[in-house]
Amino acid sequence: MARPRTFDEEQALEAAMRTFWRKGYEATSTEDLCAATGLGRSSIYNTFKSKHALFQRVLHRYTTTMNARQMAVLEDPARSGADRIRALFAMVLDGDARDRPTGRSLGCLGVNTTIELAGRDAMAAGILERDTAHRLDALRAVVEVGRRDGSITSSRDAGDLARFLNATIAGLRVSAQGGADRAALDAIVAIALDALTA
Amino acid sequence: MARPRTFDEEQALEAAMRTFWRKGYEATSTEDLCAATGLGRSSIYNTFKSKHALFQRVLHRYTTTMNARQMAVLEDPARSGADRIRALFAMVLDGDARDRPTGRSLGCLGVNTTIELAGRDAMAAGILERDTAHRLDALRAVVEVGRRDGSITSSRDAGDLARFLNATIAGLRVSAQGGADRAALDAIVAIALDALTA
DNA sequence: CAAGTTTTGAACTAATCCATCCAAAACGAT
DNA sequence: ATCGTTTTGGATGGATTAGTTCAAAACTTG
Repeated sequence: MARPRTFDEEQALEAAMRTFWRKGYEATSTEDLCAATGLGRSSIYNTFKSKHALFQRVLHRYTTTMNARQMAVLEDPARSGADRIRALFAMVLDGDARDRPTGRSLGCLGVNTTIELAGRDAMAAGILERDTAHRLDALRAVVEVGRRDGSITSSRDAGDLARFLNATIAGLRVSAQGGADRAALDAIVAIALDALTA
Repeated sequence: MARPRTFDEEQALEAAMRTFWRKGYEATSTEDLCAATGLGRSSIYNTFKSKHALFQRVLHRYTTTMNARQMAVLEDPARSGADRIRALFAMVLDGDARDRPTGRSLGCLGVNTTIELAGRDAMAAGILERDTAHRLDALRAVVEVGRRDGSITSSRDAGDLARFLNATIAGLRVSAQGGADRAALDAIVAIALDALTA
């Protein structure tokens, strides 16, 4: 019927994501995207329509895959509520992507985009808002699980505890990007967990 | 001897800061800076040398003034250790600058720059690293004060508690920028404080 | 193998980027 | 008032930006 693509769309998205993740939206040029994906300009624009639309695909892909991985941990029936949260933090710290040359953490594309773009880009704000709402729901559910199984004894409102945990994750990501080492991040997690049993 | 300036340098820095704060470094054009300061290109380049050098001045100014305000609270001898930390959080939430049209929080220029620029700009990374080290020192000292006066009972390492508090501030800022309202932020603070007495 | 459709790469646009240049204006000092 | 210096605004420069165009290449289908 017609000439087929010589590249894998998912693979291109993955490469584009790494670039946006490392440099941010504004600082990533279409030239950078060509170099990272190995594609020509025409292929990119033919497939993804625009830099902005490509970023939308990337951000949506990032939030859905990240959220899916986190849900798997948060809904693990074999663990207590507090243990699931511990496992979530471990996943955040273990999965912390780092820049090859500098060794500096890339943080989280969601947090990065919240900071750089969400304030003036409705598309980004919308995707991130839904992502946050989704995670807050799951965290609140896990807090209630932990309350029932006795692993969480704080009398604070479950929704508020969920917001606290979400903020802690963001704080960890910023700290990592600011140069904190693993031991420091582990200590932060341990203290945050104290609040669940206070 | 020569023609004097018709503008106030500090006032120009203030206007430039607001612009960088709202739009970020990359998305702020020299045109934006002219409009915000009311200066012509020549005046800006004559005074500040380059966009990058101007941003350096802005970031340094921001960190030193913010840090000074925070130190005043953290070293207030009239309050207990825990109360000083409460006051610091209150200052962070009260001082939360918001964008006029959208009402969305501008977050913290320090956090924003950590995310957007520090990974690939040594100047920004250096300023922020010193700023963080300074704040961590002050927070650790306050934790030790609180431990002595009995307002902080956690047995965790004081340096680790300082890192936790610093991460919590970052988490608050990201949450604010993500759209959390004041009540949600207050709840996060209350729970974080629980960890100090756990 | 030929027709038909899509992909692809390179050249190209128009706008915007940061920065510089220059001449005129504006002041202080003598 | 005039000289010397600095500021100032506008014009300009070269690089880079996101995005388009177009013809040739490549592949499937009949």
